[in-house]
Amino acid sequence: MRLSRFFLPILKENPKEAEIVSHRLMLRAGMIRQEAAGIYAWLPLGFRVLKKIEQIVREEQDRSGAIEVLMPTLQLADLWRESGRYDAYGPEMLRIADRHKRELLYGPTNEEMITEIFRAYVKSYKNLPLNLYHIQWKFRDEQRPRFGVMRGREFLMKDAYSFDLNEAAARVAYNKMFVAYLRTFARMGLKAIPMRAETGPIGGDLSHEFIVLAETGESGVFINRDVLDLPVPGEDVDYESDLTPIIKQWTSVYAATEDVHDAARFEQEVPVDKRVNTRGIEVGQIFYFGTKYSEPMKALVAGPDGVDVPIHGGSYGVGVSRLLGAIIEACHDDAGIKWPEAVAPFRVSILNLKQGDAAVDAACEKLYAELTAKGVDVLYDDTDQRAGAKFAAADLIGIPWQIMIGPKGLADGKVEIKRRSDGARETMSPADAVARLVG
RNA sequence: CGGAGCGUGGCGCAGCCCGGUUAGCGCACUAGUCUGGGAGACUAGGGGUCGGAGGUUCAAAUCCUCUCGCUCCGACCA
Repeated sequence: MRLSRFFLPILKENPKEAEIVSHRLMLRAGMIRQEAAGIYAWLPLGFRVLKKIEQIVREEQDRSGAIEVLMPTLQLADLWRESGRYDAYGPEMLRIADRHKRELLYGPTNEEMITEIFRAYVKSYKNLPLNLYHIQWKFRDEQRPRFGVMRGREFLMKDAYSFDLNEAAARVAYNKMFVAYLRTFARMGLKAIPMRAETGPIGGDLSHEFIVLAETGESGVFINRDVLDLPVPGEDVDYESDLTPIIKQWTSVYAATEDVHDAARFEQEVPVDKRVNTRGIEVGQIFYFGTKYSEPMKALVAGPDGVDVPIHGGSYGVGVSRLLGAIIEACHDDAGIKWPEAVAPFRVSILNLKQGDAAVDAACEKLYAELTAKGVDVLYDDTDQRAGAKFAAADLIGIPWQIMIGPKGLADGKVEIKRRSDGARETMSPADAVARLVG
């Protein structure tokens, strides 16, 4: 992509409404545009990152055996009356009427709808286990949206729903999601720690929140430092095997949000030098809720003995749009964003340091063509700004690799590459740069 | 939902208390010149009617009323 042909409205100054760094950087880097309180338009740079994150979430859900569907954003109120949540949910739910005065709502979550779909088709234990997920926009009319996409009213969420014959089977499903989440967040360059959590309005008796440590987070957390060094299961993890050893390893080290924090246990179990009390951003939550929805909504399957029983369910959410903010909170410096490669909007940026200089232009074009031909996502800064402005913009938008091409280096046949994450620079020939940055 | 505050060119702000020339500054934008390795300089330009409605007044960005939107602190949530 040529920057001169791209749409990247960078702001030089800090927008006054943005208090926390991720919100500020997303606005300055031209990633999002606020349209209303807690409602954002995704501009090209932000949209690219959103898609990358979404894809990682999708791949790990698929790997774990979950199956993707897509449910609508609007739901019938009557469906929610079946579960009793239409009245229970309160003003956070956006209620709408259509032209026939039929009551609708913009879905804040999808337990009811997925249960309705499930019960329409599945009648036998032989079709279990089943885990269906979708990645869809949600709306929760927060009393106080803030922090940009971290606490928006409209947000993109991956929500999965598992269906099993009994509690033991449901816990197997729960464990699969637990492991999938460990992998999902690790792939994005995050350390997300599973913490025992309250179950909230969705209900149930087993739940973990996955929390990224950050000073600006909304949740207070208490952890044993050791949890930061636990190994994340690899790509080859066998989801059909018994995953309980992994779960045990992760849940036996103390980690809890302040809501469920047990000070006595914390002090008893965790040595003083390993106690950490900090804040974090919740990026995912998993629940086992048993028959909470299947009983009132009559989602029954016949067991081996021919008797109909309500299925045991769980739900598993990942805040996809929130993750943008969480990643930036974790990966930035004074100059701007430092995208982990897995979610970066582009892998490489080429900075033409003297636009209009025939030799420099030619070298840039050649490198741009070669990298593009080899499948590397490149943003080529071919604007006629001065070098300093290009450096600043490149650092701000945080593309992992910068290739700087100017008359000085080119006189020796060299270009400079800079790694955004640590600022490391190297000078090399264009051919070596290509070899270095492919793959 | 309690408390505080803000809406003035695309962005950041001044002006408002103490109404009174053509509403000002920085950035951005347009044209040009000189430049060219960390947000370059100069010259010349364009763009706002002050969130909206109503009122007071000879006169309103400025005072009053209502209204809409947004932000921050707190209690609540992927």
